[in-house]
Amino acid sequence: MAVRNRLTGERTHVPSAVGRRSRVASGPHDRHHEIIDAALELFATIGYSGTTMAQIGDRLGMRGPSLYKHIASKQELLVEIVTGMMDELLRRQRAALAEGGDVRQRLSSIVAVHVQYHAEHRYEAFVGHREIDSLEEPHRSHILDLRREYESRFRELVQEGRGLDLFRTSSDRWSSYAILDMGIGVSAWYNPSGSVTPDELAATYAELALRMLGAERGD
Amino acid sequence: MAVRNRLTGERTHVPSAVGRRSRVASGPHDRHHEIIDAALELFATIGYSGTTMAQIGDRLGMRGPSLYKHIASKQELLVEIVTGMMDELLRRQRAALAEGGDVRQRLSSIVAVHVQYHAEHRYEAFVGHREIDSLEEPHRSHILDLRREYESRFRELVQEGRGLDLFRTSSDRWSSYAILDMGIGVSAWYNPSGSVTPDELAATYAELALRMLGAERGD
DNA sequence: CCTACCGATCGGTAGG
DNA sequence: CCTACCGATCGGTAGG
Repeated sequence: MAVRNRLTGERTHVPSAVGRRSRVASGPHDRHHEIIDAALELFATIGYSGTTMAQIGDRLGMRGPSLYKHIASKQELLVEIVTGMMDELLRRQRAALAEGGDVRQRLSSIVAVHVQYHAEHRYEAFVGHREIDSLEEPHRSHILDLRREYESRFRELVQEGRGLDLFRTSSDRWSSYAILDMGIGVSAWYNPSGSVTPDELAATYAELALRMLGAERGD
Repeated sequence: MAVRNRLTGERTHVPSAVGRRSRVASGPHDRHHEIIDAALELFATIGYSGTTMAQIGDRLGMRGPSLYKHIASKQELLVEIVTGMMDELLRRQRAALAEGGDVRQRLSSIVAVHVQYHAEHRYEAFVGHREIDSLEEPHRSHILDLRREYESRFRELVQEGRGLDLFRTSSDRWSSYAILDMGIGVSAWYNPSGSVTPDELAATYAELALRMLGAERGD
């Protein structure tokens, strides 16, 4: 699908994760997953309320009403995308923290995981951040709770590092917001056809974050 | 109007820039400006396509169709908001660069101006970044051109500083994107009722940016 | 998987 | 500034 790079304005053709309109040689279709995938790209490029069921169906070679044999509602698609994104982010963050190390290493790890996800899954991340207010209750409140939990880890580690005199920064709060937001921004401009891989970018950003906090690499 | 802080989930009451529904003691209304102001808050909180003309009218105590005595279309409202935002950002950036100084001072200045605007005018900034794809041509292309110009200044200064060995960073590109995005993020969480002023936050972020680039304060 | 169609909503116009 | 209303579009249902 054609997507525009935020900074260059260039349009890039990005293949879908699943074969589109390939009714043959695909075995038993996971229609539900295909629908989610098509909806994801449309939500990311033209927004949730800007996307019609007919457009989603068109991606799979069917009419809008036919989608309802596989899904319950348009809202369900958004809920699955956003909860899937937050669950995966939290899962990766917990795994990173479980590896231990000193506070610089742990902070570096959760920054890297944060950035890597936002590059690898830029559509999920973009939609997950942008369309939260399109979620109906109680889903919206649930996601906001999960996000607060996710974001608090950054601030906690900055505070911990400052308590140990390993970081020198004027404010735990603003610097943790800055680190979070620069990672979120990646989902708006990352180009998978470009020369940098998600894990290279993750390493670069982890270094930028540590330097911003006034720490050198923790190893 | 009730707005939600991205990180805390708290709702804050924010007075509009112009007196709402105050038909008396307001002198000759600038209806056009009042409509823009009401539309801005609605676009920021529920999105451009999620906002109806009836809702905008309701903010001013009138019906949707009555708005068309003062404006041409809903699209016109968005165009004015977004072009006004980009023009002001570029104006402030040029003024900052015109003050001169070494590359550290100039970079610090454009970061401060960037962050200050995104805190002071968080709604304009938020809408300006989020709703670009809601703009019809040729407005969208025009805004993208202006944004490219605005963003290129950051990268140019990072390159210049690195050429002079004043900055040490692995990539001009990623670090300038990081600086830009952490400033843009401010518009999503800044709370004018909070304890930090836009210019304090601007100074803090300028320091974070310089430290991220491996430079100490340039003065 | 389809067509036909519903109820609701929207931006905008007509004509005061 | 209003009401009445238009043409179009939308998510979703009925009934094959």
